Amino acid sequence: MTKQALRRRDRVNAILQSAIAAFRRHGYHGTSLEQIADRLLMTKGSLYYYFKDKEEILYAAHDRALDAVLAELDRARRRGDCPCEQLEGLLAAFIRIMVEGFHGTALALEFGALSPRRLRRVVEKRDRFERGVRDLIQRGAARGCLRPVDPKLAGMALLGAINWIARWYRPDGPAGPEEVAPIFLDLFLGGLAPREASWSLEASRMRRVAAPPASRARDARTGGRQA
Amino acid sequence: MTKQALRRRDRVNAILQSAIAAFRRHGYHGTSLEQIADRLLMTKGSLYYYFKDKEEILYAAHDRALDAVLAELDRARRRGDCPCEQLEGLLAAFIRIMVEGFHGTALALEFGALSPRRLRRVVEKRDRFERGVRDLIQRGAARGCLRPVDPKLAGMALLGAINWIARWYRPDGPAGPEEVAPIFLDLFLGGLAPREASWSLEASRMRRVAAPPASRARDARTGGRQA
DNA sequence: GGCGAATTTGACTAATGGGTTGAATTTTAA
DNA sequence: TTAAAATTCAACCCATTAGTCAAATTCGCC
Repeated sequence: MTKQALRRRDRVNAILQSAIAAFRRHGYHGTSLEQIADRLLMTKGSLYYYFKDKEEILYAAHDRALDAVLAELDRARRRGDCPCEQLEGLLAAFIRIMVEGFHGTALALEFGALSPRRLRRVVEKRDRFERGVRDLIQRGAARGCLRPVDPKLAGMALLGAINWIARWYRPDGPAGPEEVAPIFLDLFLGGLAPREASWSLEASRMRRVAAPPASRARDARTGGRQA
Repeated sequence: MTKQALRRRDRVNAILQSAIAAFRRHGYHGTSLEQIADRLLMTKGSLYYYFKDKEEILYAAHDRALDAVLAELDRARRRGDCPCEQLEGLLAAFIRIMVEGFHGTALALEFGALSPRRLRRVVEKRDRFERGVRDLIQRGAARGCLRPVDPKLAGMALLGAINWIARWYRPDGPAGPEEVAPIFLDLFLGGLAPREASWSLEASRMRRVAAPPASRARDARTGGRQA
């Protein structure tokens, strides 16, 4: 890769990073190109050397983020043959992407401002990912390593919980990626009800018998909070 | 209540409903006051008879939605003395609010555009609600009717899954409020792992033994999808 | 019907911000 | 060293939109 191409790639990355941060805070329409440029010590005009227009920045952000999670979907599928493990790995990677880099945060961005053509492409990729998650849930249920739950609603619940991370996670908070992922997975897989209680959907209306007093509740160390 | 006050209340409600719908689709800054007014066969100027400025509309939307869920928090607390039941009731009500009315959808709205004074009040109410949820989780764990999980992260996961509903739920979809709430609660409480599998956080890295083939996976009927 | 208050209007403004352009500056390669 | 290519910049245009206000209209009530 030539020196110029390298520089260009870094420049594009920096612009996207700045734009995503601003979009998340002020929304797409609430962010001016000057704001994006200022943070990079550039001027608005320079942005147009790298992107055709503002909308293309939003599209690029979405597209990259979706590529990242779709790559994780592929990788998860190639791993161990147990669907529940594949799902676990995928969700862990998804959480990591969401927490670590700026890539994931774009997934929680609004995309109503995209042109119909670009919107179609974004939605198509997003749907591919969601279908992949649902597929793993379904295959896990068929194999017996996961409970038989509604795949669509369960998938939306999982993705919602993860996508929402972008709204509250702060890098300077006490919880890093290594903490969030296992705790979330523990919750997703184990649920809130204790294993001792014979809990089931059918019995959910019945009063559950309290299990023996739990071991000391582990102390909560969690992330910062959005202002 | 006088006839005029009644009319005024209805008018304010209609404006909020229109505004929330528009904000959700185009974002706060992407929504013009004319758009809000047009849908009500009004003109922009009329809106200023009911609201001081655009930001006050956003604030009112948030404030009402928060009052609605805080009322449910109070109600849940007054109910049965088992924290897990209180939590279950609260989450069910929260889901219902989110799915049914336009109120809940305001909870998923951006609030970065609020003035510091109003932002403070919104955040204060939101935090009160989140603390309430965490408190129930913690008390449930102490009592043994819930697993001992990280209260903060578990709370954020639950609220994230529910808040995200505003992004995908469509009233004209096949799933109504009566379906979403029990399925979500089933997932929250029971988790994905089958009861037979001896699953735990510590063992989560171990390969889980597949349980006997599950009963036929129930068919999925779920809501529509955002464009 | 008609009076006064409540409500709506639409034209106006001031400011913002997306997008354009061509010249200036820097970098690259020969 | 130099010319071409790559990159940045500042000034400009123009459409959009939040907010204002005095006039017009409707409404509740006698």
